Amino acid sequence: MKAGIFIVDDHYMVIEGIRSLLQNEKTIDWMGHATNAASCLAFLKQHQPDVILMDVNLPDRSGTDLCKEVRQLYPSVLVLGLSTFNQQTIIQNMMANGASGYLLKNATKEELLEAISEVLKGKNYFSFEAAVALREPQEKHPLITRREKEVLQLIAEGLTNAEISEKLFISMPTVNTHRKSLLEKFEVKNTATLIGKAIKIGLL
Amino acid sequence: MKAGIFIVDDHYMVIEGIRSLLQNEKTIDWMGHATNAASCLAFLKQHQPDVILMDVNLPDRSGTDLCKEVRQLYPSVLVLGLSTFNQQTIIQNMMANGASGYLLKNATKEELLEAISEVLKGKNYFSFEAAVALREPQEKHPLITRREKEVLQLIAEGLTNAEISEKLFISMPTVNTHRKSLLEKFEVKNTATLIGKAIKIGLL
DNA sequence: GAAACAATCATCAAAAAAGATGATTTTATC
DNA sequence: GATAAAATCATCTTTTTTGATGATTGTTTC
Repeated sequence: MKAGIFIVDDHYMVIEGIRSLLQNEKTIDWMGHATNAASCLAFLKQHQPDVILMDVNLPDRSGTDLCKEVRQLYPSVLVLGLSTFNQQTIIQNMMANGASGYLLKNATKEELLEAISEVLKGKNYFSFEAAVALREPQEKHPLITRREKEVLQLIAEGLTNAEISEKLFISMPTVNTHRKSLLEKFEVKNTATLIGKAIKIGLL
Repeated sequence: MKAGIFIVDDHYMVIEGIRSLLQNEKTIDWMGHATNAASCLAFLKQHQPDVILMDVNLPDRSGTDLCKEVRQLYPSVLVLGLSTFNQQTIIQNMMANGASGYLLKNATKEELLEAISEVLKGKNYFSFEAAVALREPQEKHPLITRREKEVLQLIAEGLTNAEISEKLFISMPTVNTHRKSLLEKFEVKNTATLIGKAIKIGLL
């Protein structure tokens, strides 16, 4: 029984690399590739591979989004995240969206085959580096609310509390409250570090 | 006359992809690969390829650095930058360090072959997207002084003017002057956007 | 050696942000 | 339907930043 493999990645060289690595494997049935989320979804309407190798950075939408949708529409299709970077937040998002594991693009053929085989057994698989990243104490993502995020974005755009209050149709004291809870949640003491941290975390 | 090609990239899948793309080309002599700068330099002591495909993100040092060194030590060896991103600053750095062109990793086989052939003719070659990025008006780097940069960094760390003045052994009004000239040079009107822009430009 | 710039300081005023406390009304969540 | 959390507003004070103007002392650069 061969495992049907499909790959979504916007880098032709990576697709070609994986195809080349897997082409003579008897256990692998190469089903094709897509270079964006849309054509991946189009393909899935016709065929269901066993495992999709999915780049987390796609041109038309994020890999995490696509992962979520694929898993909802086709629960039998497993997803292996694929990326250049091992950022724990991205990995966590992928896992939260139903991925079965995470591979870095410097993976060897052996690693690739092992990942596929583990995943097919229902297990999770992580590249060594990805596993390390997951173990690292995570830069805590302050849990901010929808409104706080709006305010944060406007602060980053350089608006003052007065301007923000106008834009969001709320009073200035309210803006101030949000602003202060942002400072608190980010554990910073002024706007400068707030913006810095927000950017670092990827919220801006 | 075959063209000797060598590749430096820390992603095994990309190496394999390029190898697979080029392996049946009669004009190409695949000389091997390295996954980091050190082993690339070690290889060059023994053999000189005609063209090196060089990833700009290497684990041990930056591709731009390596490019510079290779071009100085072996002027006959041409370098083609290779990357996932088309950031014009990186492209410009590579070119300034003697690269002959810049390819994105979503390049097709045809593009790859054309790039190699153009470069061997002594021309420069850029991926379409890279060329577009180069044409874009570059975000102007405000020219800030040594002192201003110090102040900027301390602001980003969250220090107030009073704290900065203490740390740099200057008076508060002076810190203020620097701060204001920073706002002016960055063409922003408050700290929030100052930090944002500084990070975006890569100054922080 | 003149001109341009960097770095320093001063003073005064206005605007904005940050800190402290408390309270009401929606909206989720169990 | 109770509880918790989010979003809203209020008042008041202190600290910090931003703005406006001007001036002195070095250091480069032409």
